[in-house]
Amino acid sequence: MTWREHAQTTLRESGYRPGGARSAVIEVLAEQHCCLAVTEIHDRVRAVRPGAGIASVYRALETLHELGLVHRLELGGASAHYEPAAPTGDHHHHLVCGECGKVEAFSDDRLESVIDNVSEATSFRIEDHDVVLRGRCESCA
Amino acid sequence: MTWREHAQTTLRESGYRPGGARSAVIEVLAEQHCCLAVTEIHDRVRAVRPGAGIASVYRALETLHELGLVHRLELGGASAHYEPAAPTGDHHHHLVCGECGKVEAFSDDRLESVIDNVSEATSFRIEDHDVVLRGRCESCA
DNA sequence: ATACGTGCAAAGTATTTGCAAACGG
DNA sequence: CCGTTTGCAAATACTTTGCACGTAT
Repeated sequence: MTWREHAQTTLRESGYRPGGARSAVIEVLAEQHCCLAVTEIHDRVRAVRPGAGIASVYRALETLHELGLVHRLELGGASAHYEPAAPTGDHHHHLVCGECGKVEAFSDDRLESVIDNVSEATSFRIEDHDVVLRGRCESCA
Repeated sequence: MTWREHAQTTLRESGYRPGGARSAVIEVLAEQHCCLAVTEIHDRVRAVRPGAGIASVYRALETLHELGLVHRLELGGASAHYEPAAPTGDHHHHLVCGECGKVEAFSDDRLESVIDNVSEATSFRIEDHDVVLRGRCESCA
């Protein structure tokens, strides 16, 4: 099952009705393997649905986040970033260039296993985690 | 050498002049082992220097960040958080409660060593990193 | 018919910027 | 004196909210 289908199914089962703006947000995210800023999502949504408002994009993302269908990333730039939260193991983290803002994905099994260990050792009940590596990308270095 | 002294020295050597607002920001951060939101810093600064403006706090933090004297944290709440960047090895990361917003520090040597490995394997020149574990704290769980 | 979803505009926050006055060297 | 720092207020940028209207059930 694709993420798009998984998202639509989960929404329906949670009592949400299909709506044009939210579906467009899902389409945009489904085609994206890594994260997008809210304004980028809005731009792409409008390419398909010209009148779509930014508020609907924010509301759709909030709903998807509450259902655990997207990850919200605070990368330090002006606006938040979102990406699909794959039910299947497509878990990854991010490299961010402090100069040009470029974002790249990476993943590492040892990193995940250490984080799982650490998570269990805390007094918190950990549900999620983010790792952000900051520096200069190849072109900016 | 304390962080406060280190910060003041670095500022002087970089050509900055001592000023009341920035010094107050340094004092506030120096007494703090973990991170503070900008508004919290502003409140504490005003306790010492009643007329201090929020803009001066933002400008001081920006300067300190450029010089690498503070870490800036995007924890997902409304405003950014800052903490002193210890020259001595007081490196740590954060647990954040999604319900009450509580922030707690933790550190783990294996985590650092895995991150160092990963950092070297990328095409970026990595200078810094953040790890944020999200979940519920003991009282909220 | 009823309730949810959407678009627009307005409101709310966080952060940055312009400028004149205060301050330190 | 002269350039930096500061406080205030205005400007920006991002995000949320209120409301009337469209749409699905």
